[in-house]
Amino acid sequence: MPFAYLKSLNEEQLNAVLHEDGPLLILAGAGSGKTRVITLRAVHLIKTGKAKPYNILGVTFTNKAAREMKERIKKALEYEEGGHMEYGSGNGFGLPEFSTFHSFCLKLLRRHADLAGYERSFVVFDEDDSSKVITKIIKSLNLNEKIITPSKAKYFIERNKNSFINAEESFGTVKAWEKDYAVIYSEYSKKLKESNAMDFNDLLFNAVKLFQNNPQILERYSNLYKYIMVDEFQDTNYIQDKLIKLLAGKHKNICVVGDDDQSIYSFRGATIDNILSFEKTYPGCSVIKLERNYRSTKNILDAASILVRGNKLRKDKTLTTDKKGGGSRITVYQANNDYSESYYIAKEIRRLIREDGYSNKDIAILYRANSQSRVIEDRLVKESIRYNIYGGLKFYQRKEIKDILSFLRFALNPKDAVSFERSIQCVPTGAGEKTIKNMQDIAFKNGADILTALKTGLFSSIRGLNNMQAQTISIAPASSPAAAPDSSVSGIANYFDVILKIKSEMESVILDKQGEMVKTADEGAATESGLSRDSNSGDKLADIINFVYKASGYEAMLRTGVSKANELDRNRIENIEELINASHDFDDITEFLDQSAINDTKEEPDARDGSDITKVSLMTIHSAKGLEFPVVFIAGLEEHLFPHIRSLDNELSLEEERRLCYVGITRAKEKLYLTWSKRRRSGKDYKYNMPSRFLREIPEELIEEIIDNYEYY
DNA sequence: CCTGTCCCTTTTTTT
DNA sequence: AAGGGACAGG
Repeated sequence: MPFAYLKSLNEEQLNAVLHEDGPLLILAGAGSGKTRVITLRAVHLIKTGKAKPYNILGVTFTNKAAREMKERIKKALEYEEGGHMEYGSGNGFGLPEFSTFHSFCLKLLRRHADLAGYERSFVVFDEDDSSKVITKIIKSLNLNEKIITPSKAKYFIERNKNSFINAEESFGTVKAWEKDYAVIYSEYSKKLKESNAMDFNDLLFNAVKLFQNNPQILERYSNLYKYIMVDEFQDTNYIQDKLIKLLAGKHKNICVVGDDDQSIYSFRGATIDNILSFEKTYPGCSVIKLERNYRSTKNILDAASILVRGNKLRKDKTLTTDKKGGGSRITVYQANNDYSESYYIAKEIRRLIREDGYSNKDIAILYRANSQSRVIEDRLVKESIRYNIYGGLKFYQRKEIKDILSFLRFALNPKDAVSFERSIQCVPTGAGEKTIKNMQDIAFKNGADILTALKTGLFSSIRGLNNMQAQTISIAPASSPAAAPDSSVSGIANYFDVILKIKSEMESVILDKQGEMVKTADEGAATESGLSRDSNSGDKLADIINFVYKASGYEAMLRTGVSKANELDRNRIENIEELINASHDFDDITEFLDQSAINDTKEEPDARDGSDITKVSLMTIHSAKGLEFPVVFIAGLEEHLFPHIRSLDNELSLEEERRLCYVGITRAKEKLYLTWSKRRRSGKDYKYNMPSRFLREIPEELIEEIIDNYEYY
């Protein structure tokens, strides 16, 4: 066989990799090597000359998965080249596009913002931004806030957008008692449009709309992406499926990989129907089942299989393993309280490293809810076990980071009301709710955005702006101490001065960029990431951020806090310094802000410290999907936590919890620990819990139980 | 009209 | 814990 990488595959995997044209459905059980199949299929298409790298589009759910796939493809191509770097030389030219649905759509919409009906400087609102808008709308509509909550409204909007139903259409489909939500949806859409902003769901929605309204654009992209692969297909929702159908409609070279047992995102609108109807959508499609598990020991696999068999709504299937012997039993540990549980986990990790030869990176601690991490973290710190926490409050969601970035966002897109309000209020400027409203009203009446209104003197009646004069503060390099705000200038005047200053700085950088883009933007995504590397804009972005930090008075504000021995402010200072650091890696401001909205930067801290000290991984089971570890702890196996209390009222969500547990268990290769605690602190007091039903569903003979009566705190 | 402070609720999972 | 609401002070 001419291609060495094919040798390591079993028959089914090989069939999948060798599949060329036409639709292909791969039903891949946990640990059956689907990532290898996807990546090698891409490699094979390239090596056989069926496709150029840029003809392949891979869609995944997390940035982490996308990164990993790209990395693997790069390695495989390099390996095949015998060390030559024709592919994957780091500039993106030689590698297929692998991205999440959201980042793919965002790139697409940036390129065709005008056709999508947005200005090219549009921003992406994250959950937090959206919530703010929704809360305000509910207030302004004088709705009963006890009944109509922002989270319900958000859910309504999301549900509709995921079903490709816009605000007007939603009036037609709502039930009578949901009428208010449709009104909110409508106001919300208006508000976002006025802000030249899209939320996460809009990214999908507008991409689909773009393709539907512009057949020539769709044509172009389906010609470009001749081969499309979708990972975790069981977790796609209606609109994601629709996007893929549009792109693949012409050539039908669509390969999807999924496992109904690992469907854990129905709360986000994911529907298993997409897998079930795949064969109907693409008659005569090939179906390949991967049922051999290469990951886990027999004990672990049996526990998982038997557990998930408790679900009624599933296609029956059996995962088999060739592993000899059962492996060690699954440890079920019962603690008196959550501190004891963490104590045990930390102690056991130390033992695993000391006696069993594992290292930190081999070990993961998984849990149902992010709130569980705190107690565990505290214990790991005390035991000096290095760890990396994934998910939870992400770096770019932190208040101080969002505060600083809101200056850049507003300066680039002066229609962005959320960033305007945020930036002007995060430091005491003397402008409060009334003043802001006042400015917005003036601007609105004159059909101008805030900055235009400011520049044309419309704000002369605003206190603090009546005698605003040109300032002389300038943007100094990040390394030198930039000017703090001049106390003789009003807070609000200083604020606008900072905004205008960074606006002109940023625009000059972006203009340079667009000049480059015109040269290269011909046909195709091949040029996509290739053009931004060698720019001479250098550390401009870091300088700008540093300038905002200093000149807005944000730093001064935090440092006063620190003098009061405020640990939180100290952390915030560190985080902003880290932000400035991270910004050195970017010279495209839009790209930087885009990734701050939709990319997790989970991986970054580790990569940057450059050391080879490895760390234990902490994350929710949701974020662990697609990963594997030699040793896995799943903490908090209690009724009301896992399965979660909010899933107990209906069979569907209970089954999803069980699948989630299945996903958690199948992350483990060699050793699995399931821990639970009789008492768990929740807020001020303790809650008493029963062991999770999932523990009972695992056969006793696979388990070794430890009951610990010690109380640690 | 803005800002600081005290007290109150809330915390499933994610791009 | 930490963000939001209520209230007092400036």
